[in-house]
Amino acid sequence: MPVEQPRPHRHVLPLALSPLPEADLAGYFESLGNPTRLRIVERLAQVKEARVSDVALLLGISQPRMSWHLRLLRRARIVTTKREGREVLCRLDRESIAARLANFSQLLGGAGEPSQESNQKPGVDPAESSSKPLSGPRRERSLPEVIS
Amino acid sequence: MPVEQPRPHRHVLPLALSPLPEADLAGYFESLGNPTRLRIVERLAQVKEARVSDVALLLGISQPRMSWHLRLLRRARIVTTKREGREVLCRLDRESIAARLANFSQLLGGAGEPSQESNQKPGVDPAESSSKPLSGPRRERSLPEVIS
DNA sequence: AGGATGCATAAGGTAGTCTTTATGAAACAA
DNA sequence: TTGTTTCATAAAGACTACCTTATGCATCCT
Repeated sequence: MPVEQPRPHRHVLPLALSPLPEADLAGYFESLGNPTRLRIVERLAQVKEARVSDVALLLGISQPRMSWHLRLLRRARIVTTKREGREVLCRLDRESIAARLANFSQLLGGAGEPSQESNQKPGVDPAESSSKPLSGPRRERSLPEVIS
Repeated sequence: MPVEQPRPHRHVLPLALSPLPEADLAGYFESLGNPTRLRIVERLAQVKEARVSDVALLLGISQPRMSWHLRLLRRARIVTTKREGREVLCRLDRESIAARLANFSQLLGGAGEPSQESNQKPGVDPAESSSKPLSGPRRERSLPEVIS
């Protein structure tokens, strides 16, 4: 019987920012899974670089709120920031974004359409996998080329 | 001063399942932004089709918990389910997934890296890069081809 | 120096996610 | 029919994401 794990409610780190490990795809998607943050990303995709307060003003959000979301986006390596005097400029980390999407692509590339290969019987597969429960080694799939 | 909107806490629909509009990229990413759900997706990517209880057993999660996450994945059009007698088989909706990722790719394709090469095929008229700061005219970008 | 600007952080509250236990409902088997 | 299997749903609780207001802390300007 499965042990179900103690009680790892969601995941730790409420807002303590450790750079978010490379393999944390869920954390990456979680960061993108918020309308406000997605609008920030959308804006940064248009202008390449922008001041924090400019984005906040444009999107009509308060400054602490902007700072909050920017913090999460930074932790997920979706945006990078750079101080410029008393201002802070932020831009998309397109390289990291592409890398994560490539990871996701690799995850999806399991056995989507196995042609006509009759796989295991419906009687479940006890130790079928030799598997890589997560963060699989390497499968060399086609990269997405999502960014221009 | 910006009005900041009343108080739309997060977004409506706690778990009432309406198929989640096509344009809701944030909802899509939010569905992927959970370790348990991502493991379900990973598993379904490997086997193409699987019984609900089999996936739950394999991942070591309780049956109601599996049902909960499956509900969200279904709402986000990430998996589809099909009754087979008293069992329920689920599989990835790879088409929908690709479509969402294409949307995201398009969102990213704003004006990030002007790309020094500027390879314009002869016969194509430029006059295209008039930097539209907001809600730009969605230019067609290359689709990701993330799934095999 | 004093003040203004730009951003980060603290404190507090509300509402939502995610979990387990318990129950309901439908398809099979006897 | 009764019982078993398979999944969905309800109820309740723990915990956190997210927002606003208020404050702190540099950095510029005069």
